[in-house]
Amino acid sequence: MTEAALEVLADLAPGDVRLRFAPSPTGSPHVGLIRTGLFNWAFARHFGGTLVLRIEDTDESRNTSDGLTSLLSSLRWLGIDWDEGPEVGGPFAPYVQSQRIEMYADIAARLHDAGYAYDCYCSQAELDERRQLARAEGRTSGYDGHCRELTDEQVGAYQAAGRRPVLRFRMPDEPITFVDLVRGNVTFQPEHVPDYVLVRANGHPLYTLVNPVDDALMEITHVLRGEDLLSSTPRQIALYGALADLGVGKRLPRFGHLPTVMGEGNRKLSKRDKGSGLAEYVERGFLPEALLNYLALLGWGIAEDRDVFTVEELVAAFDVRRVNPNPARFDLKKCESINASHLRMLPVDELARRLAPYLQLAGLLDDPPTSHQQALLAAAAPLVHERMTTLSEGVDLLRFLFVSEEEFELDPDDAAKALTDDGRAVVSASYDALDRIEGWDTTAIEGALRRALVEERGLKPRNAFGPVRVAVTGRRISPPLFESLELLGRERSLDRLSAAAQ
RNA sequence: GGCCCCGUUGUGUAGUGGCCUAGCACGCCGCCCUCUCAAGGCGGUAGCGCGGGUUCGAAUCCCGUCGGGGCUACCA
Repeated sequence: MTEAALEVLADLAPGDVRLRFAPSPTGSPHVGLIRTGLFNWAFARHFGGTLVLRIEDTDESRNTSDGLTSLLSSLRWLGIDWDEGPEVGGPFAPYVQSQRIEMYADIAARLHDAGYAYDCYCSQAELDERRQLARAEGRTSGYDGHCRELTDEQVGAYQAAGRRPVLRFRMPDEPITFVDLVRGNVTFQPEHVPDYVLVRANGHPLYTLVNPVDDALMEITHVLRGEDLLSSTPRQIALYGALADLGVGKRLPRFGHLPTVMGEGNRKLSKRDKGSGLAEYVERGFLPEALLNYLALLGWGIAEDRDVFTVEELVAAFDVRRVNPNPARFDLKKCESINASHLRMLPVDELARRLAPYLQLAGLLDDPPTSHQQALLAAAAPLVHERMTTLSEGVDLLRFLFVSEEEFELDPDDAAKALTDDGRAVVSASYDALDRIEGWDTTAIEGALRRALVEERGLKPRNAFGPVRVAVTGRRISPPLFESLELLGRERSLDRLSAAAQ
């Protein structure tokens, strides 16, 4: 155990560490959200602690019915697992906030009765007006404490007027300082953290209540979340104090605010930015471990001279205190490069296994594959191993091998460029040369083509094989030609050559 | 407006007073290799926001300033 780890742990035993990942079920997650989930996961796994998955769905308007399913399957795809939460249960169930409404109502009532929170009858219009005034005078523009000490007559008057109150938390009148795990000491003065709403007038609890309450109830020890939540931390700490008085919660969690993931320009990465949604990565055939690797690089690094690492290495080395507080810009190019590196790290048989579902999706492989397809894939995988950055590119490279002859077609653009009159003559000569050879292996094929095209026709190697490549693979970019021909087989190769020579 | 956070090449970072004429990776450019595309090898490009201090010496410490972001909701 390093000194740094002990500092982070405070007086906890490593295994007692409890973290949570608390997304809203809005569907396929955003990479910024995943980065947050990843850091919490890595932290928990590093210490052998517990990761809680909690679903924050108290804002009905932005949750979709299948959002939860999609979210959970995304996490599973990534390999981010949880010890307590939906589908696995746990001692603090339920883990979906919409199923915990009575608990919040109970705690809200107790907060109110104990004087930690009060009814506020201010109307939206009154609030707006006073806020504008405060702003004009250079004061904090939050709530001004108007309803803090209402008399019975005042309350009666408001109620008679038909007003329904919100429940507002009474902030203590003293500075709040905390040690942020990534930023160090942060202090807020009381006049800058106004009383805030816990429960809406319609009785619905807000994030401001529900999030700290669940953290307390679920005995969370460390909260790692986005920087955008930094300024709400003093409010939560104050609420935690009140909760502790009520006997809810054992200890104040330690907080760490992760740098914002930036998109184009000076904005936070949003759904509109390309590369922001996980679904895209799944479709394009990124490796989950590569995506996790890249996302970890957004604010963290394993070593100064290395940026490709496995998930196991990430877990072993992860240290929140080494997280950089600077906002990090999401760079798809770098992400692709990391993915390509991971692809190359895969043993070829594993590469073939990962490629299979993508080939099946493209209709090129049976499910399950025939033994012939299996063998073909095993033989072809080494040819594309170093030629792709994503698995879907592998599909494009291998299509010519798996496609049926009826469905095989030439890329129109590539055909127009390569199969000119001269090009067709080259294809025709290739046909003749290959038709005559005895065996059908890479060496024989290469020998025959070099003799026919380079030696006899005097073509430069660079130019000689282009038309043949297009005729046989349908594209100007392909795996190595001679190996491709061998795998395609004599009959199919010659058929394609003769078709293209016409 | 107020408060809080942040500021090293295009991007992500290393750097915690001398090892920094600032390292690494991605990108970009060029060359080599080469049946295409990659991969690989070699080389190049570009940075400490600015201004003052402190010090023999500052990317590193202090002050100021500028810039960016977040919050300032009956969103989260």
